[in-house]
Amino acid sequence: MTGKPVRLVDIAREAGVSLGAASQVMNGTGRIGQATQRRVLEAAERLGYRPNALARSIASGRSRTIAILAENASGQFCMPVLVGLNRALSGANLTSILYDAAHDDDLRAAHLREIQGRQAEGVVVIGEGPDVPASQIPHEVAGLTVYAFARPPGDGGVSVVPDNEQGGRLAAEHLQGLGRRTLVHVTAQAGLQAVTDRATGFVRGAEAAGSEVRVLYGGFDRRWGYEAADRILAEAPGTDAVFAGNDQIAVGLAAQLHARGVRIPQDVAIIGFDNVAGIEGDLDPFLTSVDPALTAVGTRAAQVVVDTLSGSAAAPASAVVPCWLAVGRSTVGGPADGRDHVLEELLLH
Amino acid sequence: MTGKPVRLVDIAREAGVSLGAASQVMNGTGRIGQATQRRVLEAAERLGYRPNALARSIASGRSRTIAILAENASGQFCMPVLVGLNRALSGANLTSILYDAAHDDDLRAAHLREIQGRQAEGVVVIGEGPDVPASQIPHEVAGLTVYAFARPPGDGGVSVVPDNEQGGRLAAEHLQGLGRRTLVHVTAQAGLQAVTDRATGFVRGAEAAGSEVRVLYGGFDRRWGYEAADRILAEAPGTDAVFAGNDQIAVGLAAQLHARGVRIPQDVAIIGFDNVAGIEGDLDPFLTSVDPALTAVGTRAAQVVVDTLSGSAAAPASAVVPCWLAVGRSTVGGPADGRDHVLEELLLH
DNA sequence: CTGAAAGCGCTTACAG
DNA sequence: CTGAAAGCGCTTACAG
Repeated sequence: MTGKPVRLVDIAREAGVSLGAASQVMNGTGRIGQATQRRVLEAAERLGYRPNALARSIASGRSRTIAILAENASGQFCMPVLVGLNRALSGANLTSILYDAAHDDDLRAAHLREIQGRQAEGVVVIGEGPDVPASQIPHEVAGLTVYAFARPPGDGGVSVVPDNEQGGRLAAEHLQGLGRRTLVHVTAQAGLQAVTDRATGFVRGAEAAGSEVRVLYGGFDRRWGYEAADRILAEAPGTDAVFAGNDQIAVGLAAQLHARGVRIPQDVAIIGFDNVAGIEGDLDPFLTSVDPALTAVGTRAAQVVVDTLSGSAAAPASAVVPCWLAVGRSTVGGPADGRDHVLEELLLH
Repeated sequence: MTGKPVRLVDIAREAGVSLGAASQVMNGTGRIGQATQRRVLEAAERLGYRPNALARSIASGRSRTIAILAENASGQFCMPVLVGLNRALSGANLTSILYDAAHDDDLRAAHLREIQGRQAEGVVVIGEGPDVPASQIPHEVAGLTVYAFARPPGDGGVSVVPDNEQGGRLAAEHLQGLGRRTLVHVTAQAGLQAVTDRATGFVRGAEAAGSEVRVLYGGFDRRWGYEAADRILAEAPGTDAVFAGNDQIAVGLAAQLHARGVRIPQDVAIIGFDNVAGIEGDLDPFLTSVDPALTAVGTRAAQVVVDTLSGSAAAPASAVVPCWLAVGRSTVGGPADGRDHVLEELLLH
C-alpha cells in the first residue's frame, strides 16, 4: 500500500495551470503553448503521474476495453488465438478483460452481464472452429462482436477463421513438389465445413497438377487412421502420399503403415492438419502438418475490432487467414541417424 | 448500437425513490423498507438495468479488477494456470484483465503502467516454474502481488507452486504399490529446485518402503532419455522401474528401452512428470505421469487474492499445491489388443 | 491560447 | 427508514 496516488489536479497545481489545461496536455488535444506543455509533462514525470483509466473512461465515454469471451478456454486451440488477440489489442492500447464460458450457459449469461456493466466497446468470442456454432451475443452487451475461430450463430456475424481450403491446397502443392502423384485424402465426416473445405482445396490443388485423389471419409480420431491405412494398402497399393484431415488421423495412419512395413516418407509421405506439435513448441517435428495459424487468426480479429472502433473501416467484415505448412520428417525425411523416427513420434500420447 | 443505457437515476425515478435509496437497494447496504426494495428491484428488472461498473469503481474506490500478468503466455504451462485463476477470480466477482509480457522488459513496463492506471487491486504473475525468477512488481502498481507457478523475485514474495517433492513421493508410492523394487530416477541438472524437490520426494518415498534408488542427472530433453536408457541397461540391468524428471525424458527412455527389446511396463515401468498428454486432453494416455495440478495452482492463487482483499486472511501467505498421478499404460499396462503401444505413443512429436 | 464550470454514473456519509 | 448533497478523477464544451 502506497500513499494517495497522484491525481491530475496535483499535476496542474505543480505546473501552475488549470485542470482543463493539464488534461489537454496529457491527451495531446486542444492547442496548448509549448512552454506550458513542457511544464505539465515535467510535473507529471516528476510526480510519477498515472492517469486513472476508470475516471478517464467514465468522463470520455470510451472504456478502451474489449471483452474476450472464450467458449471453452481449456480447449486445445484457444490459447494461440488468445495470445494473438491479446497482443494485438494491447498494442492498440485496448485492455482485454477475460471470460471463460466453459460451455456453461448460465456462466456465459453472467459473463455477458458483467461485460455490459464493464462498458466493453466490443467482444471477441473465441470459439471452437467452423463446425461448432458459437453463442449469440445480444446487441445490448456491446456495439461490436467478432467471432474468432468460430462459426457465428444464426444469420451473419463477423468472423475470422483459418482458410481451410487454402490449407488443403498447400498440402497438395507440397506433395506435388516432392514428386508424389498417387494421393489419398483421409478425413472425417463429409458433412463438416472444415472437412469439406480442406478436401476441396486438396483435390483442386492435386487436379491442377494432373494428379487424381481418392478421398476416404471417417472420423477425426486415430482409430480411423489405422483402418484407413489398411484400406489404402488393400485398395490403392500404389499410393505414395496421404493427406490426413487432422493430426490424430495422421498419427494413426503413420503407426499402422509403419507396422505394415511401409517406410515413411520413402514409400508414403504423410501430412496432417492442426500442427499440434507446433502448439507444443516442438522444433523438429516428425509430422508435416498444415498449421491453421491460430495466433494470426487472433491478431486479425483484433485488427477488425481496432479498425471498426477507429472508424477506419466502415463496417466490420469477416476475414479468412491463410494457413502455413510446418514441414517435418513425415514428408521430407530426416537425418539417417539410425533412430526409428516413426516410433519416436508415438510416445507422448 | 442500442439507445442510451439505463442508469440508476432512471430506476430511482421509475420506482419513485431517491438516487441514494436506489443505490443502497442495488448494493444490499443500508436499511431500506421491504416494499421500497421490491419496487426498486422490479424497476431495475423491468428496465434491464446494468450498473455501470466503472462509475461504481470510481465512486467506491474499489475496482474489483485483478491484473493477470503472464511472463510468457505462449508457454506450454501458462494456459492451465490461467484457466484456474480466471475461473476462481470470476467466481469471486473479480474481473481479470490480461497482459502478456512475452519475455519483453519494455512490454512488461508498459503493462505495469496500464495495470496501475486501471486501478487493479492486485496482480497475479503467471511465471514459468520455480527455476525461472519472475519479474518484480513495484508496490505502487498494486497493493497485492501473488506469483503463480513462479519463483518470486528477490526477497520474499507470495507464491503458489506445485508440490514437487510430494509429486516425487507419489511416483515412488505408485511403483511400490506395483511391486517394483529396483528404482532409478532419471532427471535433469542437479542445481534446479524442481529437480531437487522431485528427487528428494522420490528417494524418500522409496526408502521409506525399503527400496534403494539410483539417481542419474542430465537434462530435461529426450536425448538424455536415450542415453540414460543405455546406461541403465549397462550399469543397472535389474532395474524394474524408472521415474523420469519430466515427460520428455520419459519418452526418450521408453523409446530407447523399447528399441532394445525391453517391454514396458512388464520389464520396466516408466513414470514421467508434467502430464503433457493430460494438458492436451488425452483420455487414454500411454505415459503414467505426475500432474503438477496447474489449474489448481491458478485456483489457489486466486484464493490468496480473494482472501487477502476480503480481509479474511491477515497477510497473504505462500502455498504449495499437491500433485496427482495420471495413470497410463507405461506402469499398469493396457489391453492386449495386439497394438504396439510404445510405437503408438511416439508419433505426434 | 487558457481557465472556470458542468457533467460522466455511481457511492457514501449526514441530516432528518 | 429515507433523501439531498458532496465527492470519486477525469473530459469537454464554452467563455474569455
